[in-house]
Amino acid sequence: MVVNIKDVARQAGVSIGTVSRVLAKNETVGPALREKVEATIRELDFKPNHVARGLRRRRTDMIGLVIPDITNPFFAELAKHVEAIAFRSGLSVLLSITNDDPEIEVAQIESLLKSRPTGLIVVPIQSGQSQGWKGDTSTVVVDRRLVGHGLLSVDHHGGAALAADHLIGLGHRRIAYIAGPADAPVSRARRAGFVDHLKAAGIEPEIVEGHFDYVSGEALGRRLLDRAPERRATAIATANDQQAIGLLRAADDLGIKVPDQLSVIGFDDIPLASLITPRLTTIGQPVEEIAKRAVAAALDGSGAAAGKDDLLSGVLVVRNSTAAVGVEISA
Amino acid sequence: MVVNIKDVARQAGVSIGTVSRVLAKNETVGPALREKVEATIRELDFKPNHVARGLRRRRTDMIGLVIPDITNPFFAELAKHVEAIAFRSGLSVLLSITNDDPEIEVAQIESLLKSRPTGLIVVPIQSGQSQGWKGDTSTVVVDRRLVGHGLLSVDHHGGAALAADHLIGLGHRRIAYIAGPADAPVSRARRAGFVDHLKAAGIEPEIVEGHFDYVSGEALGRRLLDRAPERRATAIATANDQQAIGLLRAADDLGIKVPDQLSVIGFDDIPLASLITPRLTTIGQPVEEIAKRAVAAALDGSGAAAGKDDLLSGVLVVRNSTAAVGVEISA
DNA sequence: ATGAAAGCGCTAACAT
DNA sequence: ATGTTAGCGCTTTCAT
Repeated sequence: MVVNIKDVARQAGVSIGTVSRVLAKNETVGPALREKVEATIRELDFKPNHVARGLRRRRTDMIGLVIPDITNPFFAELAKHVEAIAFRSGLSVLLSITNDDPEIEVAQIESLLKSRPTGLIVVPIQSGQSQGWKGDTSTVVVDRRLVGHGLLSVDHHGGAALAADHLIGLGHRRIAYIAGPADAPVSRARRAGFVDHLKAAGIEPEIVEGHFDYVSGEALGRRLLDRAPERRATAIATANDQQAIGLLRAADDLGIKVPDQLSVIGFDDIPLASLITPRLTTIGQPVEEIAKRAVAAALDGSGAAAGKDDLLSGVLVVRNSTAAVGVEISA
Repeated sequence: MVVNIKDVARQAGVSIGTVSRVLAKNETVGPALREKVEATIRELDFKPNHVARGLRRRRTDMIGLVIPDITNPFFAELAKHVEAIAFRSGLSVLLSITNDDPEIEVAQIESLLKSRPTGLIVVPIQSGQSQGWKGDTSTVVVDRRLVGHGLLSVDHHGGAALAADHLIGLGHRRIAYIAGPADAPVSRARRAGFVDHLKAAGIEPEIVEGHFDYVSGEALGRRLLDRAPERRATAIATANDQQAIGLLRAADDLGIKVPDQLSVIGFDDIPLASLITPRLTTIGQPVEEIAKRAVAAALDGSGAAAGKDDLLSGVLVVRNSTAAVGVEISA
């Protein structure tokens, strides 16, 4: 039998109201009673029922986290920080994975809402019309734009421009770009940031499009690279690090040396980026800061949850997968 | 204002009991009323409050998932499948990350229990004494042993023996092993499976110990490899794929060719294993099957949740990071 | 087959 | 400062 607040009250010889106040910590309970109650709680090993509390307070101490793919290291990192911060704030995390399926996304969010979470952190798949979810669950949209909502995210456009700058600065002129799925706003933002910057410098990149994963990067990379050296790009940027890693694999399979014959730059700076061979040049995201702001906004409805955009700068991390174009000639 | 079951009842001209029965789907409600109620539900966009339902039923439609590290691809994969299966069963997933900290683990589980989940899936850090959690939350322990519980897991011991067999069969005799943290049961099981098998073949491996991550694999790899060729192992097995990938990196830094001069075999078969260079030979885990059984056991208290062990076989996946020892000589 | 009513375990308003 | 009490929104007997 699970003990409840009534058992504690009876055992301690106080009213359940007093026990509740001790639980809430902030109320005015005399020191004597407080200690008595606390002792009884320990003695009976009483665990407050959050479900009952949630019903009464009309919201639970949970935040819903909706992400497309937990096996994507960037989202895993985000989830990790969100969970840690939430836990420290006494919140639980309800995890939903949409698997990049818009219908599942809608169903998942509807399902989450039934548990009356305090807040929702969602990385949406599509920028489609905002679901009209309940006013008392503040929603903060992260990483990808959802119309009608503020966006908390790294500055995809600016970050991609950083990548373009880096490549141009290295002397590359034949440049290709592996984009993410066209229906994802994040793909469009990164692509636009990269391509616009290149065009401004008079360079017209070859663009291919795929998913945000290793496999896609490898396949697309092969398509871009499997041709005569003078007809292929000397530098390729990708929409995320996983594509870049797949691309590295394709290059290796084709005997193309990185960075001597090909420069590669990714986006995200996942942990693996610094560990593969060659270490990947990429655009780093301030994930922990994003997580921190996301939880805060989900809790109090401020920031991005209040409709304001909150864009953080990405940072160029130069490693060994990019080099000046001249190296090719000297090789 | 959020609509509740009372609003629906009033609007449909029935009792709340009838609405509840329609919601439960399985009750005996006349077709006429049923349709009327369903229409009203749609009309008012009624979303049943799971918190109230949970209070009344004394448990919620949630399962708690407790894992050490979501950025570990194996756990990410596990979480992904658990979430997908749970969602299909109408359950939500409460995610807890223990970050390999025993104190956090205990606190997380206590916290989860306050939400009265139907079941708990936990990948424990330490084999320490079983927490006496509530009888009405069935707990299934996955991947790592917790005394007093059944274990649902790949057969770590047998899988590691497979790896040892593979290396021996390739003719290797100077073999090293990078183990996981000694306090993790999974480390001990894999290590024992590998080492015992080797000893039975008269081979005494050199063993080093570290964490289950890239960084540790790289550092330990360097320690093992940074010596004269005739004094170092011709094959190294690791306790997981991430260590193996770190090891590959160390080998590459030292100019040691894999698999020509060194064979490397991992454990887990994470997605990345088939994408790095060289593609990693490893022991594959039936993650999805584990997830399926974990959710089933968490729901009905059967299988591993009933105290029975449920060990699934791992499978040797041969790729390009292992080769016969003779190759070295011919090189 | 349907309605009425009693809680589930808590919080918060209202008394004292 | 502490006790009493009315619900939160459902599910589930128990009547009818």
